[in-house]
Amino acid sequence: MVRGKIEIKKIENVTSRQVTFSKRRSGLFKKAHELSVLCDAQVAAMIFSQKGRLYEFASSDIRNMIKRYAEYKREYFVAEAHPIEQYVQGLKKEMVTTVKKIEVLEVHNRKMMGQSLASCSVKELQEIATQVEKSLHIVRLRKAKLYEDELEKLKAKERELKDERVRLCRRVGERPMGMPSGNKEKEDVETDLFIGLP
Amino acid sequence: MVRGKIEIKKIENVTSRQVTFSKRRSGLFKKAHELSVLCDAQVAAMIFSQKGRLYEFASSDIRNMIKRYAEYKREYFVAEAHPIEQYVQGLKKEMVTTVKKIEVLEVHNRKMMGQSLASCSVKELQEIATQVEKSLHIVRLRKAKLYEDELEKLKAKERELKDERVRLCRRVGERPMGMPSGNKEKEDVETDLFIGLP
DNA sequence: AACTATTGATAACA
DNA sequence: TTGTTATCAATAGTT
Repeated sequence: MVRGKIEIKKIENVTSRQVTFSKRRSGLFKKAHELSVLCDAQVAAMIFSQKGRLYEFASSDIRNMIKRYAEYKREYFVAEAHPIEQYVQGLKKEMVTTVKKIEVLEVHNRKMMGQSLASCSVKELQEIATQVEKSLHIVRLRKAKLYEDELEKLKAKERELKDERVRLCRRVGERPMGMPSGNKEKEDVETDLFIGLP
Repeated sequence: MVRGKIEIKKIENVTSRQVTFSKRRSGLFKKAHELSVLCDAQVAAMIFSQKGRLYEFASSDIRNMIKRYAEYKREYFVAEAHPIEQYVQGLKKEMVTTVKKIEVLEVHNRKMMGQSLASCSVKELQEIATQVEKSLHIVRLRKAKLYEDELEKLKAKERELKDERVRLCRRVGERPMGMPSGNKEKEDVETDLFIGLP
C-alpha cells in the first residue's frame, strides 16, 4: 500500500506485525465509526490479537448487538441456548409435581398418625380407622410370625442338641440320661483325644 | 475522501447513503480480512443497516468469538449468563433432596400401612404397632367426638323446637300438648297470614 | 511517535 | 447495481 505494495499474508517480522496491527486496527475502527455515522447503521467490530488481547469497537451497545445477532442467527444459537431454558422449565415442572406429591404423602402420613384430623368427615375417619386397624393386624401378624420363627429355630436347635447328646452318650457307652448340655462339648473333646491316641 | 472531502455526518440523500453503505461496508470487511491475515488476529465485524438487515464478517467462527468476548466481558454477561447455571445447579440439588424426602415418606407410609415389613426387626415392628395403636385410639376418639357433637346439636335443635312449639301453642291459646312437629311450620304460616291481613 | 511516498479507498458521476 | 476516475485517506517503510 505504500512504498512498494505489500502482499496480504502474515507478516513474519514480529515488530513490524505489531506496528501494522496497531495502525490497521485503529484504521478499521475509524472506518467502522465513519460507516456508522454516514449511513446511520449499527456497527461493531471485535479483534483478538495473536496474544489473546481483546480490542473492540461498537457504534452502540455491543450487548444489544450481540443479542440482535443471536436472534438473526437463531439456527446457530438456538441449539445451545434454548435447551437450557427448556431444561429449566422441565426441572421446574418436575419440582412442582414432586412438591405436590410430598404434600399428598404428608397429609396421608399425618392422618395415619392420627394428626390433622379436624377436617375429616366421619366417613373419612372411618376409612382411616379401618386402614389403621388393618395395618395393626398385619403388623401384629408379622410380629407373631417373627416370634414363631424364632421359637421354631430354637426348637430345632434344641432337637439338634438332644440328638447330638444321645449320639455322644452312645459312643461313650453310657445311657443317655440327665446331663447338662454345657458339659457335652468338653466330653466330646476328651473322647476324641482318647480314641485318637493308640 | 474524493472529489471534495466529505464531512463525517449522516448522508441525507437516501440513494447516495445506500451506495456509500454498500461500498464502505465491503471496504470495511476487506480491511478486517487484511488485518486478520497480516497480523494473525481474529477479527469479526457485524453491521446492522438502518433497515435492520445484518451484514457480518468474521475471520473465524463468530460464535466462538462471541463466547470469547463474553468471557472477556464477564462483568456484562455474568449477570445474565451465570445465574442460570447456578440456578440449574440449585434446582438439581433441591430436586435430589426432595426426591429423598419422598422416599423417606413413602417408606414410612408403607410401614404405617402394614406393607414392606419384611425388613423390620421385632423392635421396629413393636414401634410401628405402638404408633398405629396410638393413631387408632386418636381416630376413634375423634370419631366419637364428632358423633357426640352431632348428638349435642340434635338435642339443642330438639330443645329449640320444643320451646318454639310451646310459645306457639300459648299464642294460639292452646295447651301445649301432643302435636307432631311436622305440622308446626304449617300452623305457623297460617297464623302469620291470619294476623297479617286485617 | 512522526514523516512521507505511495497505494488503496471511495465520492461523484456515468 | 456496477464501473470509472479524480481525489483523499491510509499506511509501509523509514527516521
